[in-house]
Amino acid sequence: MSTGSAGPAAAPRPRDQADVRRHNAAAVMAALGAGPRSRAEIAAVTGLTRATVGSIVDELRSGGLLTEQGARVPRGVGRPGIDVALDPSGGAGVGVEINVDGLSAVLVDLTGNVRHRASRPGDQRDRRAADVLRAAARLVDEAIGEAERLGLVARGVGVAVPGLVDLDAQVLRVAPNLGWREIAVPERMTRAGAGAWPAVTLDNEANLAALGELWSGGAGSRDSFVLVNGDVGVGAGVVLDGRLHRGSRGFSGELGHLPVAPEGPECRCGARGCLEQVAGLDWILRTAGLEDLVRSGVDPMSALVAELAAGDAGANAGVAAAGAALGVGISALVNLFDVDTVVLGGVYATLFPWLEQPVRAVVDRRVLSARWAPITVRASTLGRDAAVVGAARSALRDILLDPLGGAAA
Amino acid sequence: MSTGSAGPAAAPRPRDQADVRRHNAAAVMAALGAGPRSRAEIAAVTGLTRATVGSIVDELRSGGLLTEQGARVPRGVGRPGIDVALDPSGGAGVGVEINVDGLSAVLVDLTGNVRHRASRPGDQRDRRAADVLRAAARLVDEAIGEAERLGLVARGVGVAVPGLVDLDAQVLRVAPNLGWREIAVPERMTRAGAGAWPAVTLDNEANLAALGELWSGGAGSRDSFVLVNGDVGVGAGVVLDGRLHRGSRGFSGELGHLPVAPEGPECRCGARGCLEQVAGLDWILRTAGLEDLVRSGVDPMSALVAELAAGDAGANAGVAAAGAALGVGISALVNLFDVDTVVLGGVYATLFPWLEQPVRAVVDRRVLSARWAPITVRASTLGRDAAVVGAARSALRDILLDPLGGAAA
DNA sequence: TGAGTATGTTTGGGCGCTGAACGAATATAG
DNA sequence: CTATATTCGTTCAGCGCCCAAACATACTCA
Repeated sequence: MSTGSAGPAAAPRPRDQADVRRHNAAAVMAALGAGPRSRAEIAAVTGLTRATVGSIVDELRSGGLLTEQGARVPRGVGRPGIDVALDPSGGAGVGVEINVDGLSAVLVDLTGNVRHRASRPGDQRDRRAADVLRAAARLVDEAIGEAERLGLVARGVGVAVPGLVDLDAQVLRVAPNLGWREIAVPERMTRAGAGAWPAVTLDNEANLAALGELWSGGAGSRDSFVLVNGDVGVGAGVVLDGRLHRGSRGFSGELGHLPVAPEGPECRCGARGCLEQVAGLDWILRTAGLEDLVRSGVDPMSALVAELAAGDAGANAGVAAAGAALGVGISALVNLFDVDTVVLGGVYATLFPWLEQPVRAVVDRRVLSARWAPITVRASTLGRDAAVVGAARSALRDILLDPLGGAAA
Repeated sequence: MSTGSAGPAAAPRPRDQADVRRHNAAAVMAALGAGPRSRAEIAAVTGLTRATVGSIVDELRSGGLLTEQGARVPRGVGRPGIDVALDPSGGAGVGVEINVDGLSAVLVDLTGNVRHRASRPGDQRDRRAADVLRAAARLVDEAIGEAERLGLVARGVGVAVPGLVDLDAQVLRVAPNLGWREIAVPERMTRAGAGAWPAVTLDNEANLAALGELWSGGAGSRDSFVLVNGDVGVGAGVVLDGRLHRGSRGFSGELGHLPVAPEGPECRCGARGCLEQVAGLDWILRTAGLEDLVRSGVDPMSALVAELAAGDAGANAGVAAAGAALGVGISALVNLFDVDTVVLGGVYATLFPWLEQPVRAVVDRRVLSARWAPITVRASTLGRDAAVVGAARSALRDILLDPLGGAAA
C-alpha cells in the first residue's frame, strides 16, 4: 500500500481530555464563524454548558483569538449578553495563486475579510519557473508588509497551483499547463522571500477553491458539493460532508480528461475528446477569435465578456458548446458522487450567465436522480478569487481547528 | 438544503469524557479485529497506556464482548501476556439479501466468522413483494433460531436490496430491477417474522458489499476503494479513507446508467447506451444464449461459467464486450474518486477470470494517473456473498463502534 | 537460586465537563 | 418607584477519564 504516513501500524492517536478541550474550542470558533454571539448563544449552538463556554472563551480571549464586543442592545427580558467575536487582529493568512494567466495574492484575517489584494496579470507559460516564483514571493512580501501595517500577524502562507501536488513532500509534481515538473514551490519561494515568513503550504487550486467556497458559502459543515474550476485546465474540488476529499494520491477530481467527445481533438494526455480540450479556456478563446490577446498581456476575459454581451455569434456558440461539454462532465460527477450542488468557479464563474442554460440542459437529461431531487448549479460566490482566498484561509485553518495549540505557539 | 437531520442549527454534539472512553474502547475493539493480543500489545498498537487498556478490557469483558484466552506460550524473556480476543458469543448479526435472482441469509459472529448460511435461488421478478418479504423473513427466523442453538444472541438484522434506499425513513424508494417502489422493508419483514427480532436496518446492496469487503479485506481503516457490484443492475459502493460514502441523497455510485455506448440500446431510464444495458447480467446471459435459464430456477451462472470454460465463442465474446464497457465505467470512477483499487463483486467476481483482461486494457488506456501509480483491479474476496456478509456485519458495527453502549443495552 | 525483563494492576494527580447555586443586569407589573 | 421574573455570566463541588509511576507477578537466563 502507499499510505505514505509514518507509524508501524498506522496507529490512530488515542484520545484524552486535551482532545476534548481542543474539539470544543474548535466548536466555539466554528460557532463564531457566522458572526458574533453571546456566551449563552454559543452554549445553545454547540450544546456545551455555559460554564464550559465561559472557560473556553476566557482562554481564547487571552490567546488573542477572540474579543468581547460592547454589550449588545437588549432584545427582551433578562440580562443582555455580551457579544464575543473572532478577533480580526488575531491572525491573518496570506494566499498566493500561481496560474497560467497571472499571479495574485490576498491577505485574509481571522474573520474571513480580505484586507489586501494584489495581482500581476500576464501569461506565465513563457517565463522561467524561477522568475515566476520570485515574482510570487514579492507578492507575498508585500502582503506580509501590509499585514504588519494593519497590526496583523501573518500566521501562514498558502500557495495554489494548477497541478498535481504531493502534500506530504510539499512538491509540485507536475503542472502540465505551466510546463512545470518536480518543483518544491514552498521551499523555493521561502528562499526567494525577503523577510522571515511563516509556514508555507502548497495545494492544488481546485482543492483550495473548493475550501474557499465552503468557508465563505456560509453553509454548514455537512455540505457536499463539487466545485468545477475552469481555467486553461479543468479541475474539480470535491467536498463531501464538509470535508475536502483529496483522493488516495491527490488525483481526485481529475475532470479535465474525462472523455466527452469521442471524435474530438487529440489531447496532450494522449486520449481523444478530453473535456479540457473542448471546454477549457484556450478552446473558448480560440473559438471566439481571441487567442492572440493572451500573450499580449491584456486580460482576455474582459474582451470575451464584451463580445458575449455584444451578441457576437462565434463567441456565443463557443461558450454554449463548452457548456454542453461541461454538462456531460458534471453529469458524471453528480451521478457518481451524488452531490446536490455544483459550483462553477474560475473563468466559469465569470461566464456563468452564458454557461448556465447549456449546462443545465445537459445535466437535466443525463443525471438520473435529477427527477427526484433537483441539482443546483450556481456560480462561485468568490468568483475567480476562490482559489487565492481558499489558499489564504487554509493557512488559517490550523488556528480554527486547533485554536489552543495555535494560540500557544 | 436537504440535510434532513434534526436540530435547529445542525449542532455537532459536544464532546466529554464519555466520548473519550467510547472512542478508546472502539480502538481496543478495532485492535482486536486482526486477532487476539495481550493487553500490552493493545496498548502499543493503540497508543494508550497499559493502565487504560486494562480498565477498558475489564469493562468490555464484563460486558461479554471480550474473552481472555489461556496464557500464551512465552515468546521470550519476561512475564508472558494473556491474550484477549473478541468473544465469538458476544453477539451475532444476521444478514439478508433480497436480489433479483434469489434470496440469501447468513449469520456472522463478532469475530467475523460466518456461522450459518442459507439461500433460496430463483427469479424474484415475477413474485409479489409480500411473498418475497415473507420468504426473506423465514430465512431470518431460521438464522435467529440457529443463533440460539449456537449460544449466540442476534444483535441486529441487516437487509441488502438492489435499489435506492432512504436511510432515515428506512424505506426502499425504488428498485427498478425488482419492480418495487416505496416499500418499508424492515417494518414489513419484522411483522412477517415469527419471534421477537432485534433492530432491522435496510441498505443498498452495493454499499453493504463495499462494507463487507472493507471489513474482511483485513486492510486498514485508511483504505479507499470502489466495489463495483455486478448483477442485473450495476452499482458501486464507494469507500473513501475507510468510510463508506453514501452521497447526499443515497444515490452515490450510480454507475449503471453511465453512458458508455453512445449508439447502444435504449435503457429503462430513457437514456442510450447505459453501462447496465451492455454489461449487466441480463445482457451477458442473452449474449451467451442462456436467458431462458433464469426463469427456470436453475442458477444460470454455473451454466455460463461452464460455457466460458468450454471456450464457447458467443459467451466469451459477450463477456469480453461487457468487460470493455465495464472498463469505461471504472475509468470514470477512478479518474474522479482517485481510488487506487477497484474490487469487482457480485457476478463480476465469478466472471473475473474472463473479465480481467478486457477491463484492464481499457483502464490502462483511459485512466490518466495509471502511468504514475498503478490501479489494482481484483475480484472480491467474498465473491457473491459480499452484500449479505456486509449486511450481517453492518448489524454488528454499532457494537464495534460503541462497545460500551452496545454492551449496556 | 538470584538477577533481569516484560506484563498486569494499583494509586495519586491533573484535567475538563456537568449541574446547581449565586450575583448581575434588564424588562415588566403594580 | 419598587418588586418580581428572566436571562446572562461566573463560581464551586463532584465525577469520570487518562496518565505516570510504583508495585506485584511470572517467566527466562545464568
